[in-house]
Amino acid sequence: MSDNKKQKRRIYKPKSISGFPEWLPEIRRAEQVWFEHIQKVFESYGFCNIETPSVETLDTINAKGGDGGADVDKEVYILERLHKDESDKEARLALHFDQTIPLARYTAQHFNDLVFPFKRYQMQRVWRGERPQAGRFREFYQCDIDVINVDQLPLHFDAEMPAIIWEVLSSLPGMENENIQIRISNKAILIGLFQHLEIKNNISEITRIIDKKAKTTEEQYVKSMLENGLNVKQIEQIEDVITSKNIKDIPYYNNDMEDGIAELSFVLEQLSHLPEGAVVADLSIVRGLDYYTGTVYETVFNKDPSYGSICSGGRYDDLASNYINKKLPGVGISIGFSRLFDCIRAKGQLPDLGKSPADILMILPSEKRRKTASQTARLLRNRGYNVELSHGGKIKRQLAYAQKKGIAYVWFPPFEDGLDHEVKNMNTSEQKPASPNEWSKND
RNA sequence: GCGACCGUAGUUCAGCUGGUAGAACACUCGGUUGUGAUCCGAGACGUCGCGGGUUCGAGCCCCGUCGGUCGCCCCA
Repeated sequence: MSDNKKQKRRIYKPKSISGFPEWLPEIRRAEQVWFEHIQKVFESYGFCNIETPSVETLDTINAKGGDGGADVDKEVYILERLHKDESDKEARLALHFDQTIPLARYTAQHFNDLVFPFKRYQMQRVWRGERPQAGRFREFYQCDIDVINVDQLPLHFDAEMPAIIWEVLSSLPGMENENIQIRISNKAILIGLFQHLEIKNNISEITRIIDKKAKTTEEQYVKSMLENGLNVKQIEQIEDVITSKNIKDIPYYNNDMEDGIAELSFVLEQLSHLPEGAVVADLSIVRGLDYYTGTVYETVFNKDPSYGSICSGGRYDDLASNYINKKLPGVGISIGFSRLFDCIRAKGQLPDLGKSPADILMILPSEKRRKTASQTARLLRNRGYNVELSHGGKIKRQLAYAQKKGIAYVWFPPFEDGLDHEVKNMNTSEQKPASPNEWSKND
């Protein structure tokens, strides 16, 4: 190629798109291991998998409406054709920003064909148009489990969710030294309290302040509460409730509160087999999407709660009332997979799985030996090993290739008929004769 | 949506008070004949994010713009 021609070629320098993470093969391998692990635990509890399209119609997304709707709207990404002209009337499509709305729509749509209680898990990407920052993405994975039933859903499911989550999170490779905590509350308690205190205005603002209490000073907290129309006595009564160390000590003033406390203590009791501190009541958890009505969950790194929740969820009385004329209560929880994964990745705690899934690199000594090499590779694959047939070239390059890719064993087929196969362990540098029919990693 | 900081080879960065670019790592090849990580040698790779301005002259100064990082908001 001439220099002229070379200069004319315009290079569009690739740049990462903020908030849309992508990984090198070695990281992606760990990510896949995580997915497999989560899937395995979910399925061990009998949850089945579904996958829904990346998009929902805008109508479906908007049907949720309510007070949460407006805020959520701003975060929704729209998918449309580049050359769409004004007259096109096709339905506008929205990339889903969670997996709960798709689940609601799915359940309503396939109501006749589903078996209830419907227990499903879903591990897909979701999209949110926010400013990315540490632990916060615009495209990320969530791993959701939900149980949905018709008319009534037994309360024990509220306890099953955190039990499953604890099992998943505490055993993910790389999480060994992490101290996580699932915090549980019940929205009925605060709702009942607000009713009792006759708080009717600025409820969402007040709950937000309560939620952020841990991050602010006492002075600021009281000041913002006063600014939102509360009086000192109300603030004190709220304080009594949300700081109760023991559920039995929570004062209650009406049925809502009593029910909420009863539910919360039932759920906690069901979880008493978990290690101390794994699951705790925390009445200051009031955030989360507005459709939660009872139990709510939030999960944090105990040492760094400010990283944000890595797993949240709760109970909703009526998941799909906007899509079907049935009462479908449910309870679910969602692992913020990408947030969690990225945190463990950044700390360098992911297991080192190498850049390749291959167990063995089959050396190609020369073109003449290709047949032997590929036959041996096939044989070993049939025995369950992952075997990459080398691209050939100098032996030293082939070995260097295996080393760079982190392939643990290099297999030398006989260089001439009548000679032995040999296997080299790249970690110990040990090399010895081997039989393709009998060799194992422990040899 | 608001605020702070940043933008030079594939990557991490250096570049003196403005005089037209360097290092390390990574990459390719070589150090003969069947064996990696080290070592040695050679090579390739940048219109210094983009656009304008000031200047005899700008990677360095000014303005704009786009992108990135981190806070806030909100959330997984």
